[in-house]
Amino acid sequence: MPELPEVETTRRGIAPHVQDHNIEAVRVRQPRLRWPVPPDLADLLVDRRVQSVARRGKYLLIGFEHGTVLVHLGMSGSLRLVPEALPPARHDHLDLVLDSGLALRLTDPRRFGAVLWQPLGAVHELLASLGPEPLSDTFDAACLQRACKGRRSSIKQVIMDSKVVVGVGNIYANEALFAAGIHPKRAAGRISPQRLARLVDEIKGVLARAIEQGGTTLRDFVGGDGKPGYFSQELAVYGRAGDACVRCRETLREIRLGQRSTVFCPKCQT
DNA sequence: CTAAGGACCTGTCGGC
DNA sequence: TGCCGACAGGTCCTTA
Repeated sequence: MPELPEVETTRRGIAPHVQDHNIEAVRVRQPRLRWPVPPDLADLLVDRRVQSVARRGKYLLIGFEHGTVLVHLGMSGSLRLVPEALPPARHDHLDLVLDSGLALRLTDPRRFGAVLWQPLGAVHELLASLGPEPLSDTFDAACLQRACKGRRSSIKQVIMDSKVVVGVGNIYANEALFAAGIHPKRAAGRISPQRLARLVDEIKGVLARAIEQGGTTLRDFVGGDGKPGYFSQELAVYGRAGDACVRCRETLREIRLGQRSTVFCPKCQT
């Protein structure tokens, strides 16, 4: 998926076209996403006005007066604004038709994404136990130190755990660990507080820079306005196994951690 | 509680 | 050219 920067880029792209607009129709072509699309979604949304477009972790939150639509893009999802009458392609599963003649269209080949409804006053279970936002002040050195204390699993798996901090996916976990000089496999509980503090800074830095550049384009990702991101040009390790380390020219190595591809510099990361 | 592995689904790529 | 396995941005759920 889209990692957090991609989701934020999407949010910024779609917000001006969606906020303060009325939903005229909801067209669900494929309700079988990761969880079924609520069958009554049209009843809930038609003739209602979008009040806000926010984000929590990798969830997009489309706010109405009586509740919130949660959209997760899974591994391969994207949202775009299209002319309402544009014929849907194979994996275009859902449209929110707006009063402007545009439709917010969800495309998701792998269908790991989700569209859910959260009534006003309720907190959806999926959001209930999420950790802090990585770019907020709540996510600081003390916070990561607490999360790592006593944990034997690798630091990479800990920072990718959404209960610890949200929005750090595989690409940015690799990049942040490289930037911080920490070996991805190192046991989280055996890293000094100073190095964890550094890691917090690097996570924030990598994510902030990626958002500035509109995310990382891999394969089919496009932001809400259809423009690709450019952060892929800045990736130091992800997708570069076998290449030379940008810092010391050592050959970058690839291993598997939790079934995810993990690339690091054996010399710079310890 | 933690940790590890499977599950969901489709598309693409490399190797034979 | 065609087929087959491995792998891809996520993360919940089950099992140990």
